[in-house]
Amino acid sequence: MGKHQTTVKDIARKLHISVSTVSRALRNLPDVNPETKKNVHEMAEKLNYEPNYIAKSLINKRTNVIGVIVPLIASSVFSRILTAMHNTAHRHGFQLMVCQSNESSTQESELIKQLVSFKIDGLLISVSSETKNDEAFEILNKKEIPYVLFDRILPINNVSKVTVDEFQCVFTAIKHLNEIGCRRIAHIGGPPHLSISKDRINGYLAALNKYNMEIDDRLILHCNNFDEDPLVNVIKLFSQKPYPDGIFTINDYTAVAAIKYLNKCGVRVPEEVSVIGFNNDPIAEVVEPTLTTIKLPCDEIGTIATDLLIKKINSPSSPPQSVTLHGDIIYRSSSEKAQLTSSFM
Amino acid sequence: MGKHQTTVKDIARKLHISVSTVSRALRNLPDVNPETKKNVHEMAEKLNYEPNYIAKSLINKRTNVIGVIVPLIASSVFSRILTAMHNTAHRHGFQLMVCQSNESSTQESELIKQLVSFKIDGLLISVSSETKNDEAFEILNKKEIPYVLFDRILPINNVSKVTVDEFQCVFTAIKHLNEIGCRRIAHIGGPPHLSISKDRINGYLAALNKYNMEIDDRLILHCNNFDEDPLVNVIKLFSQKPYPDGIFTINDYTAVAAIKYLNKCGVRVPEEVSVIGFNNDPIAEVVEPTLTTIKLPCDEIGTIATDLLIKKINSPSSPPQSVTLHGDIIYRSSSEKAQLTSSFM
DNA sequence: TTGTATGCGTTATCAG
DNA sequence: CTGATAACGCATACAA
Repeated sequence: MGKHQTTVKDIARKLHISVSTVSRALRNLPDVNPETKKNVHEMAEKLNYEPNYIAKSLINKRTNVIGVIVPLIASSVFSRILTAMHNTAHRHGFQLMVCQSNESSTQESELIKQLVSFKIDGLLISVSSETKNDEAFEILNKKEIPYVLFDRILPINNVSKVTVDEFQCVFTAIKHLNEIGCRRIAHIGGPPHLSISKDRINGYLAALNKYNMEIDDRLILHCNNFDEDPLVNVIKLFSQKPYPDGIFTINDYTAVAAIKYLNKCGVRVPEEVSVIGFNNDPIAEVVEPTLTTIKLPCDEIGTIATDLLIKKINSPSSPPQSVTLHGDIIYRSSSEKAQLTSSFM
Repeated sequence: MGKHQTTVKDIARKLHISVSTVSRALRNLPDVNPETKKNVHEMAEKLNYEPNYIAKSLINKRTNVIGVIVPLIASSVFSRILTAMHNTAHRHGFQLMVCQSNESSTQESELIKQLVSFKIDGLLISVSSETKNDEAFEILNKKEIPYVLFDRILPINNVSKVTVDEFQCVFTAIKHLNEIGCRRIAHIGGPPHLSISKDRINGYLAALNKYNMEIDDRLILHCNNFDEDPLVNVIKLFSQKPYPDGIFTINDYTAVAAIKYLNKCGVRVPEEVSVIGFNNDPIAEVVEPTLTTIKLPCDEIGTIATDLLIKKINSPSSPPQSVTLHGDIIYRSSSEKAQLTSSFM
């Protein structure tokens, strides 16, 4: 924190006035002589005075700091959401204390405790892939610190949540695959108890059902964490017959691994197998054929979650809200009907 | 900050002892009756006591918070560096207050002021592409708040810096292009006054010189910011003859744009034009042909910068250090000699 | 071993 | 319009 900080006291002493007058002048409150005010501001400037927010916080019982916990910062989705959160928070005068759980529920709960001790005004959190219950959140309730869950949520009542209707996204994707002629659609999913994994597989199953496609357990695989080599599941999928004619994956990395693998094996995408990913990572536009995928409204997620939290911070009695946003399918070459049709002619 | 927080006072009152005893017991200081200590801890547990770091900070003149300013969070390089910084900081008991300047020097200097007011113990910063001087850093010197520049630096004396020897990286890349037969190597660079842009173009020029290749101004282009469509410069490059036979770009996005463009035009990569990018973004492995690029040691950058800062925070008299790390060329297909040679046979 | 008093930098509540 | 004083939650020198 540096050595000697100029304080209101210093200004008061130099000007031979009281600290309360200085404090008022600095904050441009009414009832203070314009000349005094001018002197104070000049002296503050001269002494490089900067208000001490720590001291302010102690009095206001408010730090203007929002804690954020994401599973990992270096992910295209979370880093985009963080960007939006940062800009929204700063627009309202809040700083962000950013933490990552590294996909560990132990670290996550430790981080929550630390942030509570740092007296954050509120918390934005997307849970780790290990997190199974809301135990770690109890302390937030006890201390009445508002929090908003986003993207990866838990079924907690009475808490604001911002999610994407992933069920609908996936349903639409599977429907699209069906329309272009796929009948045996595989799914490579994410860690099983994660909300987003569940929503996605449910959308997948519902669509299969609706469009009279057979549900074949051999076509449904899961990774246990996002660090796993996606190729493993891809290879497993194609180690047994009959092959799928469509694949929907939990993320674009897995989809790209599938496309690359199929290219290498001489299986044509999309003519023989169509592929759809999730997240609209930069790689989706680069892979050949370009990858049809689902784009999450990262900007909206971050902005809305932050806005909801700030609203709750400013009026603690406001009721929790659940906002469900919509993802967009980005249609690209990995699921093109024209080519599929032509291959049958 | 919630409604009523349990404080040491509450514990003291309940136990009919003084706050100082409670304070000591809580921190496990010596000279406190084991039984008293036990009682205090039990009562603390019972009342859900959590220490108030804000109050502690006011006394200790230390917040255990490190500020970080990056141009943007949602970049593969910066988000990876942030990840390393987070884990290193937390290992030492520090929290990270993460900010992005959005590549604006105005926002950057505003953020610095805010972080100073929040009484951060130190700052980690990579400057915006607009930042031309160290004016905004003056306040840090005045307040004696240590800071470390990383990746994108400014020529400030007496300050710790962590950089990559980009000159060397680029020199090696150009040398490699020369070795596989390139003679007219183009460079699409970044914002001109950014340290990394300068270092890279200097490495490019030095290598051209060393290996007796002609320096042709028409082959040297710049983007003014990273949001620009990289294709514009690519097209400009190929709108004039003679074409280059090698391209080195400021980042992988530009390199991929070039490869895609050349593919579309029927120009073979690497047979007719070799391409090398920078950053080793995920897209580099996905594009066809896969992209030779330079990988920055993001993990090291983040870890070392944070370690340096913490060292300085803990012993303010320790001298500033400049650490230069090395990048690695990742050789991939976009610059393969074998193919080039065979095309001449 | 424990308690008292004071201070960290600021704001709020009075009284003047 | 201004000033003295207490308070925020905790730590620490000093006294007991």
